[in-house]
Amino acid sequence: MLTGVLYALSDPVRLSIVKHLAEDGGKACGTFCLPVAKSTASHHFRVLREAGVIQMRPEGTQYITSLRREDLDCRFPGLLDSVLQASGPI
Amino acid sequence: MLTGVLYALSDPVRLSIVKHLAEDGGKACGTFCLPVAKSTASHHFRVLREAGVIQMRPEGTQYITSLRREDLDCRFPGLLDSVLQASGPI
DNA sequence: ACCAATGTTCGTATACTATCGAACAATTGG
DNA sequence: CCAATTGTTCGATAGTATACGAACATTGGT
Repeated sequence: MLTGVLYALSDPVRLSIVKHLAEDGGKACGTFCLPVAKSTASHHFRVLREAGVIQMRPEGTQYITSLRREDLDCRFPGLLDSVLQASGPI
Repeated sequence: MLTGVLYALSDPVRLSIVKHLAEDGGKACGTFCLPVAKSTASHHFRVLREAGVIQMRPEGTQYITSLRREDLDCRFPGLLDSVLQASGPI
């Protein structure tokens, strides 16, 4: 759902996650240096995942997180790019 | 703020308002046939206005509402267009 | 087997959002 | 001046979001 994606991207913490992923590709959850507790971070990752913005695959004790760029570009062409461009550098 | 715009657009009622405005240009608040009470509609118009998505100018007893397309396209190039395209027809 | 590392889940507290109806303000028209 | 129209504001309420710490599960290494 479009509104779900927009909502997921409307939180500063989650937008920061997406920006880092757009820059760096796949990363483990713990490598984001987020200004919240890890339980809160886990919540934000879930919101992004359930909105279809990211995917997470387990690898050892950690989860490698990555953007679902192709899916997003297919469902909502240009949206992610414009958001990333508008959000500026990290 | 980008997150403010994304948040404003993440509500179905508000997105519907924006879609109608993109289609029809300036309209009075009462002409949107929204599925909420007018006090609630007024709240949604305010959220959109404060996020910089729309502008409202008084004209008689009503407010003519319109998209701030140029401002948005300048601040967040491509964003509104991709959202409108992704949101489909009214 | 045990311990450390990584996230998730749970319970909870706080804050914000969407919603409504009622009351109010401003303007237009009779 | 009075009434109708249009939208805002206020107060209340129910639901949802964000945040945290504590406890738990899973995996990998010692």
